Amino acid sequence: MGIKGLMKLLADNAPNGMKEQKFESYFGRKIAIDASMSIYQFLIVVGRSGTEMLTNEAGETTSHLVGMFSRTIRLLEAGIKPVYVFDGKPPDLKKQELAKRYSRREDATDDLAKATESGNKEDIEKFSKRTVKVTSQHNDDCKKLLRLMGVPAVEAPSEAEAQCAALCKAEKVYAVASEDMDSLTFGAPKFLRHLMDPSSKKIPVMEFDISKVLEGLELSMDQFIDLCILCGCDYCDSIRGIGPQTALKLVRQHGSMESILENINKERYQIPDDWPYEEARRLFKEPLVVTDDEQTELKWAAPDEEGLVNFLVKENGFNIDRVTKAIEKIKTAKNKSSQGRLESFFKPVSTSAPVKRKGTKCVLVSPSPVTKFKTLSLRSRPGVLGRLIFPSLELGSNYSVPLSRHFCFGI
DNA sequence: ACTCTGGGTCTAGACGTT
DNA sequence: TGACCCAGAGT
DNA sequence: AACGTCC
Repeated sequence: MGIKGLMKLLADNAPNGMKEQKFESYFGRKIAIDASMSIYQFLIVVGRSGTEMLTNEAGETTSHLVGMFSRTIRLLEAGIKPVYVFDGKPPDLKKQELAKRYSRREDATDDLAKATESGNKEDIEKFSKRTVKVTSQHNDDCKKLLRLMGVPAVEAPSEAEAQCAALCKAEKVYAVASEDMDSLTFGAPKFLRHLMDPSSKKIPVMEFDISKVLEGLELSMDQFIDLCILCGCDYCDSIRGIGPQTALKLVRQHGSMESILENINKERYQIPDDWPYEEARRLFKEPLVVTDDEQTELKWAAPDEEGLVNFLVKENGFNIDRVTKAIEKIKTAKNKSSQGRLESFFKPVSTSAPVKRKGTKCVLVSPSPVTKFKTLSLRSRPGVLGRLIFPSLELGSNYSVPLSRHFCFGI
């Protein structure tokens, strides 16, 4: 998935379109997340050793539930309101790519069999991860878990990333969190990378702003899509000999794919036969997504405590103490953040810049750097107060700020 | 010198205890 | 799967 | 930081 070399291209050519942010600065934000991608990661890594995974009594895998449960709680505790978006039917153009993945999994399955035969532990470890596939069972399990947790899930008619971007465009969420750069190609106004990386280790959250990215590249959105197709996407081959640099140069020089195709040296650059760039372009520009309010209404409800105990403890062998504690965490987090963002809490703590607000929209052309916070103990530690404490709360049970982009942070 | 390619590598969650 | 490094080749 | 556990 993704666009080949786009990350580096943007870092080099549109650095102003991206900025480092603190995990904590997303308090009160609604964030769209590709569920299948998350599940895939969990299956690869959670509780795996060799081919062994976490399972319930029936022997069914529960790694995805463990992963999704703890991650979602972590997000809620940080005041983030996650929306998980599930994949629908992939577009036909993606069939080729999917076939490639399938055959790679087949190869890995063979390799795994060999490794098992010879008892090579490292190889078993390595190859078993490559055989991981997200099934509809996994998806259904997670949808059920989310419903019980009171966290919304959206069913994408096709690509989840496209649906995430659509939610963001419609201002139903503040941003899309993904590791997959084609979120930007789908036009997500704001895109977060490394949101889930534990702040423990290095990498900060990287926030991309598509309008600034385009500004930096000096391209229109349509041109950006053509650039991505040239770099290499899931929907069609790229042209041999054209990488990110050349792609950017060509798009800037000629302005559109049609013009590029008319003007480049066809001897040097072999255009594949039946190259469906127009359809690829359409899939990025007008992907199949749901937009009506009925299906995309996002509600964060109270957890179904009994349901969670039944599902996780009774059916899937979770430790009951862990589950009850987790439920308390959800409820606490919900109370703390139910008022939405308290902007006063997030404004820079120090000097200058009086925060402008009021007025229906305050367009933050340069989103005033949210630098310092009054407190930041989001990680609960063992003996010490494992609670979030927000001093500013005292000034305002009736100071409630509707959670949305109306107030600030518009584009 | 710059760029693309292909081959190889390594890695991928979250939490608590020590 | 991606991200990174490297060697090699083409421009 | 390294390690073991989660189910």
